[in-house]
Amino acid sequence: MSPETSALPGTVRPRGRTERVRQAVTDATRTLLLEQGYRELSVERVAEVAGVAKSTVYRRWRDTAGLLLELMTELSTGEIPLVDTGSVEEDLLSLARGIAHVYTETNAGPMVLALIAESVQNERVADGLREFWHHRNDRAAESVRRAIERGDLPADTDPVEVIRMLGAPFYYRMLVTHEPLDDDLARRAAATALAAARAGDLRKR
Amino acid sequence: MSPETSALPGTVRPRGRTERVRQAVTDATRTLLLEQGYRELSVERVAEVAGVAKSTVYRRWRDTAGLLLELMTELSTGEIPLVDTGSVEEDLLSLARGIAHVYTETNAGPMVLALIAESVQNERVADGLREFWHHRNDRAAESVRRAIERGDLPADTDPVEVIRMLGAPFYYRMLVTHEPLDDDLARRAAATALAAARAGDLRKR
DNA sequence: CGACAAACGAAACTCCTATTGCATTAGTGA
DNA sequence: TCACTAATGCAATAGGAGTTTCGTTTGTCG
Repeated sequence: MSPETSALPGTVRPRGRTERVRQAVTDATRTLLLEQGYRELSVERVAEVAGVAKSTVYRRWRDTAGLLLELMTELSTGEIPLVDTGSVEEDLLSLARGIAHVYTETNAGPMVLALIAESVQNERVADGLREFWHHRNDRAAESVRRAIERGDLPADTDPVEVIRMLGAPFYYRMLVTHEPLDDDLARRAAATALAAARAGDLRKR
Repeated sequence: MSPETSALPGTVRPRGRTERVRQAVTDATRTLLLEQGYRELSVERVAEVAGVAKSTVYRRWRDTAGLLLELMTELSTGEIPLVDTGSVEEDLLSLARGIAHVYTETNAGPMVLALIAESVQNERVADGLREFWHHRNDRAAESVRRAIERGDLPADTDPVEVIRMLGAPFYYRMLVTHEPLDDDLARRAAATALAAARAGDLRKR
């Protein structure tokens, strides 16, 4: 029998030229996405800007969705700073402002929008995103867990659910109403999630 | 001088064959969207299924975004039922359950997802959607306005903002985490928006 | 009923996307 | 340093999306 599936390109010799190509392609993807927008993103353009044969890009990333997934690594590194002020109220407000900041002042906005739009059509991207959010929200939930331990919130509060409630309004604005993310929203989102948690509406089920 | 812009096809003779074509095309669009998904939606396929020349579809709808916009009319008619129970709590819970229902049990789910994904890339669709949500949320805010009049909520509460806070978690799940919309979510979303309003966190700015 | 033109249908054509086969380059281990 | 082959580059190809032209059908009005 012949080997069922040969190793994916870029996995056997991950250094040297292979790595240079990877860098050039991700750089080109990011550049095009930010300058031209998601709509103009195509494998051909990326290959052209990267100075790489398009067949190479097709082989290693398959399509634009694969290119976007590669960019998620960057999003993971550029995390939103998590603080520990000793007060849930301030922790959550800081988090909300961090979210507003990262989506308005950094490259994350267009990238995340493109990824979400793609995830509607593409299961691979949807899975990748789900995992990404889960990790991120779980880390952010730490401040809620501390608050519960301090007795500032009901003992059976679901920490991650609080974070999700806090985050939801941002994505609502970005995707549904296409409104700007201002500090007003950050304060409302943080206050809303906190009010719900305090009222006992975000308990574990 | 020649006429700046001639009337769009389908506007001068809106009856007879023109109307039959419109019906066939919207039917085909809906069918393809629901059966094959947004990814498989193309002008060519729609024209084929509708039994219409593709040049006709391109002329009148321009692209798939135009086809999707046509479907928004259907969404407007299939409104979420608004109740008046005399209690904000019950009104909002009923609304939240209505949202969960319409997106899980009807055709609205795939349609709205496709529209939102498209709106990321397409200004026309984004504008159409924004108007659509504004109208919908404004109508739903009626129950909040009644609650304010009764003195059940702070006088300067922003009624529409309450509705938006209530709706946000649904779109968060559909678009960001791709989780199902269950009754648990409906209860949490309604309770969260209400708790925030009562706490005075959703006042007009 | 008859004339006018709106709207549609059919087909050719261009452009872009995606796939494939083969030659070439360059990591990698002996 | 040399042999091996992973990975890339190049070019040809196929297929779909979008545009344009022109002839035909058919609402609409007098």
